[in-house]
Amino acid sequence: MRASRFLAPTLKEAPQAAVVQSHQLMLRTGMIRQVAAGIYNVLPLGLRTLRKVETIVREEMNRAEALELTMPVVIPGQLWQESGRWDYYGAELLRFTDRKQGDFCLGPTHEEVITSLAASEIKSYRQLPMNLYQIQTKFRDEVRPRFGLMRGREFVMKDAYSFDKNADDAQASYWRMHEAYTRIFKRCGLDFRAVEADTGNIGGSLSHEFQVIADSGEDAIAVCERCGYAANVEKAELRASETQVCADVSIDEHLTPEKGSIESVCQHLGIEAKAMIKCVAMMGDGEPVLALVRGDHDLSEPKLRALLGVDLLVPATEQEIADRFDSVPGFIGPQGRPADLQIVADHGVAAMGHGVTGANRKDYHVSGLCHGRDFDAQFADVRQPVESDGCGRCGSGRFRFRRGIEVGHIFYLGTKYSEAMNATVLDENGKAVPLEMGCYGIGIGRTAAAAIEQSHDHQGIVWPVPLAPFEVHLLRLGKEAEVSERCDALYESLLAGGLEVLYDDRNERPGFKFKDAELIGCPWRVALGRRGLEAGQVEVVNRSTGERSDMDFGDLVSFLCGEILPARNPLL
RNA sequence: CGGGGCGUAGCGCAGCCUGGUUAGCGCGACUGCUUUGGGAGCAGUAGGCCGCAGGUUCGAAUCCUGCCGCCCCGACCA
Repeated sequence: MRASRFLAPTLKEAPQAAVVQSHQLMLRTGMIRQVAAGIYNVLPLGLRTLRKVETIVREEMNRAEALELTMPVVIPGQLWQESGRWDYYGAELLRFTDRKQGDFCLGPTHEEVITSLAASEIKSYRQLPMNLYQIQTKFRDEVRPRFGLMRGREFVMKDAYSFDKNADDAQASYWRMHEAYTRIFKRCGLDFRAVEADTGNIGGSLSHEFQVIADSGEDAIAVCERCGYAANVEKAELRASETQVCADVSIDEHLTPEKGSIESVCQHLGIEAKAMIKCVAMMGDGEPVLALVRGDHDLSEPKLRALLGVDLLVPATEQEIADRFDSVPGFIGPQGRPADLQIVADHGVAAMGHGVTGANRKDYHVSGLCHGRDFDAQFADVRQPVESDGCGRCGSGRFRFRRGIEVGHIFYLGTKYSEAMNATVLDENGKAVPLEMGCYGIGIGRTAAAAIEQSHDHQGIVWPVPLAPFEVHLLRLGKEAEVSERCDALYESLLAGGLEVLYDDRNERPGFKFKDAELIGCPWRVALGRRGLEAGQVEVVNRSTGERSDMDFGDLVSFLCGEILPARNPLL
């Protein structure tokens, strides 16, 4: 591509709206331009990289024998009402009506559509296993879009759905996708981890996130330094600490006026947060649950939700705390609660001999409260880990925290959707059984953004070959006829060698072109001006290593082909 | 949704507090000449409903009210 005919409007300065490097660099290189919050134009340079990601994804999905199709962006509300998610999904689902006042939404994910399709087209176990996928635009009316393509409202996603006749086969399909994802992100040249994850409100029981390691990542992941167990912090299993028997202390009531927070109570009573029992009032599918964690710990709502087996877990309102918990916000305690109130306590509470907690009346706390003696609870792992907590998987290692960007997420769903939408097949005995499903997503734009987060320097992007919008950036320095002719010839020969070349034939000064080249970050830069022409050599620079060399014109194509072609797919 | 910040030329900003000529600056764009191995120089040109609407005032970018948009922190999130 000749730069003089290309559209890559580079910016010397980054727009202030962009705070993370990938967003800034995508704007500065002219890959994207914002249209509205979380909605972007993808310009030619950006599209080339997105297409590279898509191609890798497509090749690996096809390799895993998944079948590509496309589903609509606009989905009838009726499908979502069938699955029950029309009422559950919340404001993220952008709804509207057509001219006949029919309900529609923009697809944020496609379980409903694919399940409906499967229900009508997959009839027999003989057709299974089957995996269907699409690469297509999604829309989620995110509460807070940010960071450019990292977290847009409109974004391109690869979503795949597997169908099997039983749970064993479905899990085999799941692990096959796990392998495909591993190959995909390796081919993208990313430093990533597959971590165990919460399944959230999509349902199911087995799930991994593919997290690209980056300090700017929005997710926290815990990695055991001994056994390698890696999980999203909201899910990371903790080693249970030793249970302490009740200390021989009496219960005392303390006046704590207006001290409704852990911090203020500690200050008032002169104790440490870890001497307190934090009581969190939650409503799980409409039923009250009191969750207890040590004062300096935080409740993990996903862990609690999984433990309770509920779909919707939300903090109780003040009214609910009064009616269902018979207590007062800020002064809740587990002692003497209504008999039908479920109480779940973290193992960390079991490890306390006694603790300070709310007195269930305004402005009072109690001290010396012991589990077993003063209240009963179901003990479980329901808190968020903190750095250097004990790993619950190997029992001996400690957790280290890393930041990650979630570029892929895979779920084993079971029959949640197939049962809701009556998607069944006939098994070997002629009996109708619900399809066992899995779903598997990859954020295409987010993957490109993650690659930039992970590979850039103060001058610009440093693209790995597989994702680079162009592999070679050829710079013509000067516009003398001889230089132009030689550069044109080099350009043609690089193209003939099968390489993807951005040829900067613009009438700009050398410094300008160098800066643009470093910003855009193609893996190889080739520069030729009068100086090189007279020496009969071109300058070749590796963007990643900074290594530069001068080589004879005749050696250029074979050298670059030797470097680039094998790098296109590191798994071959 | 809660808290905060910002909307002035394509981008980055000043001016606003303390109302008053023709609203500036840097970068960018366009034209010409010079320059050509690290974001050039000179000369010239174009480009603004100062986010929108209402109000106060003789007079509003500036003060007041409402709305819209964007960004940040938090909550939220297959």
